Amino acid sequence: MPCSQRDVRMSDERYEDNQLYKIRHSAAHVLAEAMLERFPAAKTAIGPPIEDGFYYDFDLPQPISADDVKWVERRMRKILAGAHEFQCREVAPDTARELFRDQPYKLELIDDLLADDNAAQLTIYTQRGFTDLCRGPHVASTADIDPKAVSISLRPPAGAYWRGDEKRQQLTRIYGTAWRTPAELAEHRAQLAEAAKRDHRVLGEKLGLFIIDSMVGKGLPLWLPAGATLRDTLERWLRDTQVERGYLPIITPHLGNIQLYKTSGHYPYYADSQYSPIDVDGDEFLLRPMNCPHHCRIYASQPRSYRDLPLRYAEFGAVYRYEQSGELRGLTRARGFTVDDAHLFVRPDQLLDEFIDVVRLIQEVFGTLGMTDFRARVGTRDPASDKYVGDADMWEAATAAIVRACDQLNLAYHIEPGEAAFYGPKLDFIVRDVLKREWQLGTVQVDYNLPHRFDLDYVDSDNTRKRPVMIHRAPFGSLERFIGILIEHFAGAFPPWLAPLQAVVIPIRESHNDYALEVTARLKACGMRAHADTTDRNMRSKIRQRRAMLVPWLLIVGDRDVAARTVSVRLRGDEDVGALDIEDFAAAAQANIAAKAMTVDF
RNA sequence: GCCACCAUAGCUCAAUUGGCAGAGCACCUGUUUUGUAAACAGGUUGUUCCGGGUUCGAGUCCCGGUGGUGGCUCCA
Repeated sequence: MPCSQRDVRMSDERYEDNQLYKIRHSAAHVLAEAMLERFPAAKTAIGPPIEDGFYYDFDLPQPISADDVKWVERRMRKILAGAHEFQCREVAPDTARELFRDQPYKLELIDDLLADDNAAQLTIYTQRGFTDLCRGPHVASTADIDPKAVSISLRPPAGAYWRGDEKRQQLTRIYGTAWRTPAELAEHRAQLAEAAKRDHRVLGEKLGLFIIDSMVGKGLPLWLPAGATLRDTLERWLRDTQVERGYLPIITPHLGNIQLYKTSGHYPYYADSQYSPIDVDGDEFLLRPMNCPHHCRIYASQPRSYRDLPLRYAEFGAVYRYEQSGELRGLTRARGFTVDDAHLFVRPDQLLDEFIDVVRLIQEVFGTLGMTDFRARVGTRDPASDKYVGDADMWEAATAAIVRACDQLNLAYHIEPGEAAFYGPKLDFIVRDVLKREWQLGTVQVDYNLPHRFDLDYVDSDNTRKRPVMIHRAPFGSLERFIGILIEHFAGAFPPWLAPLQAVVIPIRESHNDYALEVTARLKACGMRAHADTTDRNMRSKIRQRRAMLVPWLLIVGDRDVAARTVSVRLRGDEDVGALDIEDFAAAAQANIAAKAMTVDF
């Protein structure tokens, strides 16, 4: 297997073999033990280790209170302070059923395990008086866990469905975290605090970027001037970059006749995420959940020659999808959002080159923004399944094109069979944010299905009609989600080229207002987003306020600056650069912006 | 949608066992004209999320709704 096909995550020690995994898994058992002391009638479900801790699901006789959590946490610490061995035992199914006769969830698990593995033996682990059905592994004894490195009060109790099925029993999930040392726990706490400070919903309000208004509706962000400026800057950048690469702009409406979606197959199969049809003079229209059908109709609007291809249609297309209200979250999960969409209609022989160019574009986008912590996932079809459309040769060719493209680009990726869309294989870019959550952003999908459903064709050199292949791609994924993540990525301190306001000129006295306006006009003339703060407040309070708004350059002007035609430059990082000639500053700032520099300098 | 928690001025928050709704910031007016993280004084600001109930009396207790937060499921 070529090196690039290795799953990058597999290069690390397997989590299951890790001491931390055993600590967390064992802590989950101790949690269950303490919970059963507090709630003897509780039924236990499952309690696995997760990325930064563990959880355990319980079916409780009554709601759990904050006091209960405190009690259980103290009890856990007390148990962990002792040296209680984790004893593993293999038991026959009947013995297991007898042991867990009062635990219906465990009995269900036993039946499923036996059905899946056909195993005659099950393993159980016992510490002190508590026994759990478990595959292990565990630490040898509770002495291996530092009670001061364990906490369950960091995250509030939450609801979770048994086996993730919303039709089944809702359980109470207690989250915990456990580390090797108290110092690691403290570091984890600090990271959570830092993540909370960066929350894009909080920064979005503080920086005046966007609001979500209850009268307008949940999940429908309103972009304020500063946020709209940021978004417009990103859009212009991507639009220009795309035009350089031969993309063609198109603009299509947010509604479409339901026939469009019946033809594409999105209706009724995507009905769960669509809004109800709108009656227009007896015809049904949908608020569009995706842009592809509109784009297909533009392709179909005239005869196409092989010479016309590839055709790359790009649009920042607003779409609307129904999301359950509990799932909405600021900009990262909205009901109305804008996809930086494009659909490339290509000949089969152009697929590889076009795919490579798309991936290069996405790499350029992420690289420019300094978002380097990402991985790529190739979703291929599950050969055992018949849910896919298109013949095997097409899939083979498309998958090979994606893999070849990744190899040629030296892109670290891993392959996940069964992750393809039903209409073709895809490549997703998954970015990690400061919370260490992974977000699927950019996506590239190869599609043989829509060209077929819309009966798209072109006349080839041999004068026969051929079917084009479609590439769907969106480097940002959606502008809303992407900007939400950017806000957290930069903690609101955007690089100057993205900053809604790049420079604020602060006059020391009212008599310097005219000069401040003159400096501002000079900066605006070279395309900068500059503002003169001539309000009737003193200089220090203006500095304080603009500093809080994370403005990259503060330009203080007083008598000395008026006389020497300079500005006294203070950088966002609080560095006082001193007086610079206006022209020198303007040239340096322009160069910083043109280079899309990640840092504020002069 | 479901489970839990929360909702007081534009913002951050206070208000003892149920007993006159407050502070800081912001905003307005006046004074001040300041060289790098909050000048001074005065003033305005409330359907305590909405609707009902209990009570002599509800921000506080109860019921219902709305909105938010953390999860579950899903996802750009």
